[in-house]
Amino acid sequence: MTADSYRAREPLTPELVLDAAMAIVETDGVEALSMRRLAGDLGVRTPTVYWHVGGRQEILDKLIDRLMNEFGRLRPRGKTPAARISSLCMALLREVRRRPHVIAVSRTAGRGEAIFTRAQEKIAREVEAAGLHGREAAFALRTILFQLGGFIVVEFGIAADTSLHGVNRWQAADPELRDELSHSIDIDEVFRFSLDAVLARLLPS
Amino acid sequence: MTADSYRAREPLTPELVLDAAMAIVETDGVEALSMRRLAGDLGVRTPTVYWHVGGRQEILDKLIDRLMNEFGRLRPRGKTPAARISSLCMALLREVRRRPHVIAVSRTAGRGEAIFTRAQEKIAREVEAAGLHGREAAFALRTILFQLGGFIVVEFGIAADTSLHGVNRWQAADPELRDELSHSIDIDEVFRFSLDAVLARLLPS
DNA sequence: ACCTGAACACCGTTCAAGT
DNA sequence: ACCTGAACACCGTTCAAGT
Repeated sequence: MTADSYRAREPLTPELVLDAAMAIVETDGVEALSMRRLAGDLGVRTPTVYWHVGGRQEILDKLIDRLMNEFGRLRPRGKTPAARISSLCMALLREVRRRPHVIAVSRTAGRGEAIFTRAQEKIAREVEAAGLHGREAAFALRTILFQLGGFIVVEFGIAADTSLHGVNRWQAADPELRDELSHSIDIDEVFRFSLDAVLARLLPS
Repeated sequence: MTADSYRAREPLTPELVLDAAMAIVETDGVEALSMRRLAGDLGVRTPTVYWHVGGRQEILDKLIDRLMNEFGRLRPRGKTPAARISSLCMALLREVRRRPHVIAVSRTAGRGEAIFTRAQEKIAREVEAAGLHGREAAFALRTILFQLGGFIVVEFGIAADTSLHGVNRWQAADPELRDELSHSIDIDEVFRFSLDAVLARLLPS
């Protein structure tokens, strides 16, 4: 009834497999998602997982599709298009911080852009509302997405390391600068500053 | 004399091991760098590699140290600090493009910031030459590094995908915008524009 | 000092075979 | 339709043993 109840229960579904996969990723990270571990958590052998959803790559792809949709509920706030774009970016940033494993998953799956697919369209609408069209609008949209994507990826891939926080490996000319660099910094301030500077130049006042 | 000459030659050195590792990474990518493949290329068995340099992680770390130094020869050009910073960033970008495997290696090794360790100090000098000190200088340096790092990582991790080039997954409100987005774009233009906008706000005129 | 054989504990994936 | 056993071809790493 305990261990043997595996065989007695309902057949697996792709949804159950993906639930288990997501649970592994959330608790132990993408690197812990192996076919044997996943099958084990489901009380089944690896070929069964292949039968229901497919290999590791397919599972990662479907996890991303799931995660992507959770980033779809963002709504812009503010009066000016710049403010609304800014709010969209900050909201996306907050969402990514709440679910840091999303980035690891999308990188492993080779779909680093997945996070943006939902935001893209909404930002495009704001860019057009600001009065940009055609090539100008495309350029603005791209610049904003590079800004957002770059910031997220750097924050999660590099900022965790020592070198942007502590600069112990080189001596700054100015001891005062050196001292400031050893403190940690308000990362959001850097992002907001950059985004503002870029938006001010992109959008007509 | 042919196959058996392996045993007849000089003992291995860490340098030779790293040369072979670098060759694998350059031709077939980081994912092709396995201990067995590396040992095989050297005509030796895996424990020998461990004896000379260590495990995979150690090898990757030492490869990064090597690559890092190749990014040290950059010299700033231009009259104003802004121009000199801009030239440093563009030079670094060119270097990374010439050696795209550097990014893959530094990511695999979990040292995404490695590319910047050399540029950091030089940019700091320019920031101070522009008249910034203490906290202001630290903020400017960080903002510039985020800009540079983000751009590089996005270009290599995301721009290769379809979604920033082709936007086939959603319909833009404006068909003209949609058309523009399906064209590929001058990526450098996006970077230069963003960097200029940020520098203009960071540095005193 | 330098190198090997052999093993341990893992991977992703496939396929014939069972019910 | 759904699941297993068993295998294939890989991994990184360790360790006793050889010369």
